[in-house]
Amino acid sequence: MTTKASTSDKPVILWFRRDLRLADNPALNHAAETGRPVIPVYILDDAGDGRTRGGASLWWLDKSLRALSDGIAERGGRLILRRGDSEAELRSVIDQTGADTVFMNRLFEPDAWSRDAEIAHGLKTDGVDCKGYNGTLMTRPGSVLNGSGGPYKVFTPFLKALRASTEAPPLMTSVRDLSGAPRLDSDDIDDWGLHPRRPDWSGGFDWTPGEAGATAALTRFVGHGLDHYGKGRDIPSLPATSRLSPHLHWGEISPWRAVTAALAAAADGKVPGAEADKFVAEIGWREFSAHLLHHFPTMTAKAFRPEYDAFPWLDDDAGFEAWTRGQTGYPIVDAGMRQLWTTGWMHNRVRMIVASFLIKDLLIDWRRGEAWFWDTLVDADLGSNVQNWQWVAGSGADASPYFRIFNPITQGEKFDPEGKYVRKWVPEIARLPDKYLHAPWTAPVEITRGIGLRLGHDYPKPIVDHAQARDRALAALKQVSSRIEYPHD
DNA sequence: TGAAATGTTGGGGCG
DNA sequence: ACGCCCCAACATTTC
Repeated sequence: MTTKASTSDKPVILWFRRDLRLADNPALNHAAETGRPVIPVYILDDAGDGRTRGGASLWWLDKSLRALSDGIAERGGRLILRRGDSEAELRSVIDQTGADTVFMNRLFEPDAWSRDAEIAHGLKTDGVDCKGYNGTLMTRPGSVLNGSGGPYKVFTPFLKALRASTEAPPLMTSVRDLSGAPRLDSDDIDDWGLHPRRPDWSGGFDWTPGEAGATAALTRFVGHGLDHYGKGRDIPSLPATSRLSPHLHWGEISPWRAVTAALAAAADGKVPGAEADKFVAEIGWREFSAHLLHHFPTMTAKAFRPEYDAFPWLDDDAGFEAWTRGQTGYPIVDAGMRQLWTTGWMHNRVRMIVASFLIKDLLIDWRRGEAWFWDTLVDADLGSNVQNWQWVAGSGADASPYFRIFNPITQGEKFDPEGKYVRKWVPEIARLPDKYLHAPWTAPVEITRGIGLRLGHDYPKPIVDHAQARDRALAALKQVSSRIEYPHD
């Protein structure tokens, strides 16, 4: 017989993963309910998360851990920081403290999941229990299945099933007291060097990582943005999107809290129900991505539709570099890529435009774009990133068909008609009249001369002709997709 | 969560 | 008054 938890005075470990919050945290609450000392631990382990994190993610992690550490200190505790192999560091903490239980909110990426299972198995043989919870997704991946017991491959029925199968878990009260844990060694976060140096490219990162920042972002969004989310979220110059993605990725807030807040605002008549539903659907895409990754773990590296892996992508280093630097000559593309580099984030509408441009205008492998986003996005999330890139490429589940090619000029005219977004991020063409802003090369020389703009010098001429690129992509992608039937949507 | 080509319709100018 | 043409606006089809 094992000793009942309530009769033991051994401490328990709270192993923080991507659940960097103290409120509404299932693992933390269950750890606290034991009534035993709680040792909060964060382990920086490149191998344990499924994929080595990118630079922008590490920037965020640095700030979020500091916020978490402060919150724990306010509750009389101390966040223990370790760097290295997760299992070895957990064992070290266990050896030093006699802890017999590890509470954690699970990571659901397949590699991380199986690694965690190995760790739990290894600790179990030494009499240490691992207790896993879900603090980061509305539903555990694999739990929403279609009538045949298989995974949904189309978003709309998935969302319907998701909404029907689950309801919000009750909001957990914030743990007030984290004192009483035994003292033990911790790294100093300053020594981890997560903040970039030489150069520090993060000067334009206008974010407040951490739980308080996440809550503030949600409050801001529900008050301003959600009321016209359906249309506003497509206008990159408007603050109509939630900007919750990095907070959600690091678990500074749970998706249920965001969904519940939006639905409550609708129930109170503060926003139209249709607008709140649109937002819930976007959270639903995040869930769909996690579920797809769970069922199809190879999609991180391989096309979901395998015929796409035979596609002869172009090895265009110059084109790729122009894309990453925001020097393609297409203002809406360049604006997006510069916003990404400067702030660690890009508006969703523009993500679709720049991804379409890389894949379909330049015919560059979606994996190269995915890798760039992974390194530069503060919200980089394995499931969402891979799923969305495959969506644009046409190689994914429920993906955009191969012939859906964004026109960077008309997209700019449609969604940035007054050019506010482009002028902010591509200031060298800011003085062009609206009429020519999204296609500067069409401006008469009197105009460009009048504003002192020399195309090809101050701002590049387009690196490809979109009309030609479109024809080229259609011809090439038609080959690979020739045997695919696309359902009506 | 497209775009472009093609088809259709209807108003207005004009002989 | 009528037919014809032009063309914008909208709808449908195709990639």
